[in-house]
Amino acid sequence: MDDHYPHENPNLKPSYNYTHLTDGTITDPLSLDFELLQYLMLADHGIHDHDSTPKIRKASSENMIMTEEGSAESLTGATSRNDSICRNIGVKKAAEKMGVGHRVAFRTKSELEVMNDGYKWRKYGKKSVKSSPNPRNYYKCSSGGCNVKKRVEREREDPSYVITTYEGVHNHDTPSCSDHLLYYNHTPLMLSSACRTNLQPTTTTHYNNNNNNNNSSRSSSSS
DNA sequence: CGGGTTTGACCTGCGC
DNA sequence: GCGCAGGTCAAACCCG
Repeated sequence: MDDHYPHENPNLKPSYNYTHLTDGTITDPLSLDFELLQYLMLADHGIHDHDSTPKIRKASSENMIMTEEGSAESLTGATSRNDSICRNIGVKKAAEKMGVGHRVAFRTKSELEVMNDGYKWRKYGKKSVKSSPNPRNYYKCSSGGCNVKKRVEREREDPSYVITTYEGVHNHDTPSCSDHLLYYNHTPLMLSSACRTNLQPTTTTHYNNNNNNNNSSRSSSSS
């Protein structure tokens, strides 16, 4: 059983402070209590050959690695990168089969396992995975007709980090803050209003900011 | 009572 | 074909 499900706690609200890179990656050189270290764009890349060397680009932040293969698992199993990439190709195929076109993973440092991204999620599974001693939790968007899924697990090597993987694209606005959506390549990045507070729009970020709603829409829990 | 969580069972893909 | 691992289902349970 899962210990304690992270309920909303205003004192533990994640704080974001992004730096937007020109290639669309987002990193966080300045960390508060909540630290976004890695951003992976896992969709919109073709499937690479099995034996191709994973393309890893080190971003300006020393903590940030972005893979073009796009693998959430590659974050968790840093020592078995090739293995995880092979596995992820299968995952990707499955995702394509399901019609899932976008996958985005965040690696965050947080006491909370689930960040409030403005959407409502329903937990539908929990699984202990071999690659990590920490269980992986599975969530679906609770909005009717929306098939977006989310996987949340703590990083094996540093449990203070949480790996959150979003899969799919919401076909609706956020229930709580639809006017504050961050987009990457037209994919909603489902960030909490708190994290949006410090966002700076860039050429790759479509950000609707009405400048007066930073904390007004935090009612919905991501649980 | 409705909505969300828990958790064991089941399904599926993959490697051997 | 078999076993393993990851992902999903669904009944039971919990809570407001």
